[in-house]
Amino acid sequence: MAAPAASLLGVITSEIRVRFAPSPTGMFHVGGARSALYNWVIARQGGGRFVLRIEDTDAERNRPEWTDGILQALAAIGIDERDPAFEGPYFQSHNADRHREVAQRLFTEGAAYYCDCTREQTVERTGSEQRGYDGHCSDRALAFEPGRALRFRTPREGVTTVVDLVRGEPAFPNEAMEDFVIARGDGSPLFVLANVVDDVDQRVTHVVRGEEHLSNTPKQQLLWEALGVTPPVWGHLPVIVNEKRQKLSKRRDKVALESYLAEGYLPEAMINYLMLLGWGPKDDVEIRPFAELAELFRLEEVNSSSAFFDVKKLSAINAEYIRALPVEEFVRACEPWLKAPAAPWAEEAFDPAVFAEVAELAQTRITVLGDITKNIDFLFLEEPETDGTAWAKTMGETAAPLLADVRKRLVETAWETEALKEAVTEVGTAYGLKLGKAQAPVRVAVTGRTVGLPLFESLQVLGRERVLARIDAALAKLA
RNA sequence: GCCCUCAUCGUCUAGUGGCCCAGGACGUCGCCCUUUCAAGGCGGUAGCACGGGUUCGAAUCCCGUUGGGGGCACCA
Repeated sequence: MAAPAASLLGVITSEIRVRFAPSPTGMFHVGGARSALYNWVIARQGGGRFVLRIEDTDAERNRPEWTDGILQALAAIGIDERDPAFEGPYFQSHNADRHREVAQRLFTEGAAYYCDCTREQTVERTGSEQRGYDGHCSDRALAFEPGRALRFRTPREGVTTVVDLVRGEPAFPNEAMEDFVIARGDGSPLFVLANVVDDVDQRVTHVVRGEEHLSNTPKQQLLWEALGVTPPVWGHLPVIVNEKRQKLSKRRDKVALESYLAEGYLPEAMINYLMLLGWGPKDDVEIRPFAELAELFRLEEVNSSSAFFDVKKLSAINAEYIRALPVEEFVRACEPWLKAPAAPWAEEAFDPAVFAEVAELAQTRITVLGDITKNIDFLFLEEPETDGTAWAKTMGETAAPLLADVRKRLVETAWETEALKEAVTEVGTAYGLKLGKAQAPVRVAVTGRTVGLPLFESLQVLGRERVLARIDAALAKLA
C-alpha cells in the first residue's frame, strides 16, 4: 500500500502501533466495533500494528470466555489474530506489578503523593459535592500506609493541550483538574495509570477511541509526560447515539454486534456501515469493498459530531449485500437459519434441493438473512401458518367457488409455471377478476399469506398433491 | 455546578471563501414495470440552528446566543 497515512504520523517517526483496548463485558458493542475497524485501518495504512489489550483489571471482568468473545467478534469483522498486523492480546491484569512499580516511581520522584482524606472530609472542606479534591495532602509528605491513596500532582496553572486527529487541539485548563488518584489505599493501580503504563510499555503511538474518553485524556497525557515519554497521537471518535441522541447504551439500546450478526446482518455489510458512521468517502460511493474503504479512509476526516446508529440504513446496505451474493453463497449463508431452533419446521422436513430452487426468488425479498424462514416456511411446514388478517382480507364470498374452480383446473393442468398461471388467469376471468385479485385466495390457501414469493413458481415447487390438499383444507374451512 | 465538545435535508454524509439559489446515500412520496410482495427504472420532497461581525463575496473565518452530546470515582 502507498503511504497515504503519512499525515497521521505527525511527530511519530517509529513504527505505528495502534492499540485497541476493550474492557470485556460479555458482548461486543457496535461502537467498539467501529473503533476497532478504524484502528485496524490506521495500523494497516501505516504498515504498523494493531495492538489488542484486554482491560481486565477488575476481577469480575477477568473471564476467559469474554476474551474469546472479543476475539471472535473481531474476527467476524475481519480483524483476525492470525494476521501479521495483529498483535496480542495482552492482558492488563498481567502487568499489575509493573503498574505498582511505576506508581512507586512517581511517588519517589515527587510526581505523586499519598493522601488519607476521605470523600466526606474533602466535601466538607470545599463545601461542595461537585468540586474535586482540594490538594489538602499535597504538602503533608505522607508516607505510604494501608488506606492511603496515591494522588498525581497536577499543575495548578497553565493548560494541557491534547493533539487530537479528529477534534483538533482541545485545551484543558489545569486548574480545573484535580490531583487524581492513581493507586488505591491497598496499593492497587487505577485504570488511568494502568492504561498509560501499558501504552507506554507497548510503545503505542496512536490512541483512537470513543469521545467519552476525551476528558480523561489530559490526565493521561500528564502521566505520559511525567514518565518522560512523548504522548501518543490521540483520536476521539464521535459517540454513536440512538434516535433520542443519547449515547448507545447496553441497557436501552440494541448494541451487541453479535445480536446483529445473529439476525442475519452480513459481516461485510456491518463493516461497510460501521466505516460510514462518522465518515464518508469523497466520491460519494458508499457501498464498496472494505479494501477500498480502508484505502480511502482518513482519521482526520472523521466528523466530530455524534452519529445516529440508523438501522434502516444498515438494513438497506445489508439487503444490497445479500442481493449481490452469488446464489450458491446466498444458500450457504442462509444455512444457520434453516435448521432448528431458528427454523419453524421439523428438521427432517427441510429439503435443501427445494430451497435451492426458490433461493433466487427469496434473495431479493429479504433484508436480513433471518427473514428467510418466513418466505419459505410454507414449503416445509405440514400446514401453512395462516395469517388471520390475510385470510379475512382475501376469503370473501367468491373465494370458495373460485378456489373450487381453480382446484378443478389444477387437477389436470401441466405442472409448470406458465400453465399454472394460465389456469388461474382463466378462472379469474370467468369471475371478472384480474390475475392480481384472482391469485390472492390461492396464495393464502397455499402459503398462508398475502405476500411472498411468486405464486406459480411456489406452486410448482410445492407439487400438485400438496397444493390440492391445501386448497381442499381452505375449502373445508370456508364451508 | 464545573470542564470539554458538537451544530449542512428526518438520518449518515460531500462541501475547507467564489465551481453551491448546496451534491450523494438511506428514508419518505409519486409514477412506470408487475400474479402478491420485493427488486429494478424514472421523478419529487426536504437542510447550511439563530444573531452579529470580517470580506467585493461566507455553509465555509471570528464572536455571541440557543440547542445537543460527553465527562467530572480509591469504575473501566
